[in-house]
Amino acid sequence: MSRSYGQYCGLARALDVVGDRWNLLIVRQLLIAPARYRELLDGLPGVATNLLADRLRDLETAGVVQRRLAEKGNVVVYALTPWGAELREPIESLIRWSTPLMVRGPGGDCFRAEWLVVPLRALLVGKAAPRRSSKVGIAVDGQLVQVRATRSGIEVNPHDGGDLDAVVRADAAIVLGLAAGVLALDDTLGLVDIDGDEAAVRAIFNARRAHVGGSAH
Amino acid sequence: MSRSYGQYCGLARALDVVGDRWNLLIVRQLLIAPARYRELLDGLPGVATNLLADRLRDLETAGVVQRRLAEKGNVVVYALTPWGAELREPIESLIRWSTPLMVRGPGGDCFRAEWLVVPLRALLVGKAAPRRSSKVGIAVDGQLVQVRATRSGIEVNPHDGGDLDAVVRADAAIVLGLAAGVLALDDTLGLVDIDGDEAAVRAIFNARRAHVGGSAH
DNA sequence: CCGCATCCTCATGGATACTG
DNA sequence: CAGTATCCATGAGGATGCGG
Repeated sequence: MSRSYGQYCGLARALDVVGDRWNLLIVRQLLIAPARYRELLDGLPGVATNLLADRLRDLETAGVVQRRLAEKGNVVVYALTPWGAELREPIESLIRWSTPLMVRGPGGDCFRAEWLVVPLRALLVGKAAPRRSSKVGIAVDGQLVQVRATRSGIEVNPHDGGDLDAVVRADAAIVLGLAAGVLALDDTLGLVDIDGDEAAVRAIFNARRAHVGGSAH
Repeated sequence: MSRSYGQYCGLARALDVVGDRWNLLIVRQLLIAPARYRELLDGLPGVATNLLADRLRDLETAGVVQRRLAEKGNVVVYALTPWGAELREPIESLIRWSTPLMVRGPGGDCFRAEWLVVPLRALLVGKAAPRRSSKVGIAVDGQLVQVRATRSGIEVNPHDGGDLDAVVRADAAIVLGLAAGVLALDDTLGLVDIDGDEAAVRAIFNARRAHVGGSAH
């Protein structure tokens, strides 16, 4: 654990816990899904093995992460505690703030489709459920993320290997633009490739935000 | 600037900009109010002078901070750019997340009343304006923060030296509890000391959140 | 004084090799 | 596979210097 700021301030205390290098990215990975040590290493290109082990220990002591034994075998799986999962809000907030940094595209940075899970959840979850259930894959760089729409809502997860009603192939920026509603499917001819049930894809990207409150003012 | 994560991910890109040690705390200080170099040093106990200079340069290059020349004299004042000011949301989010870390009290950590400005704004701004205008001081550890209530809303700022209709003296945790509405003034006998217009104080802490949307569902 | 720049020391991070 | 151990590079923290 790095040096404390020693300030009685919410932000400083929060950063005492999650401010160290890699910490929030580890939380991002666990927000995507609970994972084993090796999966974390893969999802966090650039992290050193000793650092990952250190950080996981720190986060566990702090109460952000918990080691669990998976049902199958006695393998260790890392997951967020309920309090750790509440970091979803600050993280989504930072992701929204970073939009100007993302629009210029990947440049030389590496990319994993699973990283789309967090922003896609922020954009799609809470939207009105489509009439028909469907399971749509989003393929970026040959990697798959799945969006499952049921009567009870929309879920976004890494692909679990099951059958898909449709597969959309596009660049990361396009996918985010479609999910955010700043791009319409019909305006992306040639940039987006759809296999399978196109209606299911349209249902997801055209879903309106579920009506929760009344109209403003 | 420290090493980039090299990941095409909103969170990673955001942290490339504000993830370095001290960066978000500098933004916190500038969120409280634009400040001169020396004021930043005072508001960030523990920071080394060279680090502060380095970070200010980095943040300026990144477009988060801007150096400005104050009207009076040709003194340099640091302030947030519009994009930098949008960090208010992730920061408030982290402050909310840190609540479990704050309830145990200051311990050995140092404290400055001005640090209350950001959380108090999050809790009070947007609340319904009281009928009468007033300017109330909140004194913690002998340092003053002011809350100004007008017809157009509630403002929270470091004390500007002007006259106050009332002064509330209490511990930081109590102040936050009152503002959050988890403590009622009447339940804090002996913990809170009010001088002056007590009604003005009650008006602020009892203000209900302004009605914006309709009822849920 | 204010606003930094320099210098020095030690803690932290990063890369890789290695072990149960 | 799931980490430790090791070594080197970098960054943080503290003191001090220095021009305006």
